[in-house]
Amino acid sequence: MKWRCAINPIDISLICKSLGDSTRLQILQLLSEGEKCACNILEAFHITQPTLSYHMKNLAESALVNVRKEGKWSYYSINCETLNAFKSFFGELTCTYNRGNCTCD
Amino acid sequence: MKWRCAINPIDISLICKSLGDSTRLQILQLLSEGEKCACNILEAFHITQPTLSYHMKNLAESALVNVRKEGKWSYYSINCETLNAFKSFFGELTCTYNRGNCTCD
DNA sequence: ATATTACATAGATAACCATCTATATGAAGT
DNA sequence: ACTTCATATAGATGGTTATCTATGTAATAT
Repeated sequence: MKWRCAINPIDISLICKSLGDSTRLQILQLLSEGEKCACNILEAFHITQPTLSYHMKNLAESALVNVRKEGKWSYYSINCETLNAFKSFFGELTCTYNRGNCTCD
Repeated sequence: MKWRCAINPIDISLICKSLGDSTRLQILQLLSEGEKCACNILEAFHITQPTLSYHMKNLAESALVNVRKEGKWSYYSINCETLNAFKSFFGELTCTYNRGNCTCD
């Protein structure tokens, strides 16, 4: 299935900025296994709980992850729509080999 | 063709950081048309020449673009290998729907 | 009611980033 | 040689970011 790219470069760059931190990228990679609660994510990294909270807020704000609250736990999962839009944006980016000629002067 | 992901999250996050600036992402989008010289790229944005130089250096350092010097001109193009590695990394990221159960306490 | 557990917020800080102006470098043209 | 043009570098600056400690909040358990 071919996706139509409904998302603009500004939005995509916001997602990239979010994933430009290696901790957040690795969190996303972890969530690729499925939904996880915050304290289980925390165990996988050498950061404090407030720092994780900060990162999860960032990921949620860039719509990369969904949050589900249940009692005292917060569950996080990848937002498929955003991930797919992100993939489709780059799917449309290709490297072409034509030689450019400079029109300066 | 399925790609084997030979690149780690740290490298990918460096690429993301580079594309986390909307100017740089749009430059990449422009280069998707093919190779361009610096001064032609400059015309497409409302930034000064030193700022463009800074961005191109950043993109080159994260191996997202190739540089080719010819006389007084610098030609830039997308680095296919990096772009493909980047795509393949996210290709392996999927959103799964299983409910996590929290193992804290 | 009190304690515990999970998570969020506030405030501080040091490092980093995008941008500018001014200047340097280096190639090509006269 | 001198000028012009394309690009790079230096230095300054204001804004942003990732991280911490300390504290708050809200749910559950005793």
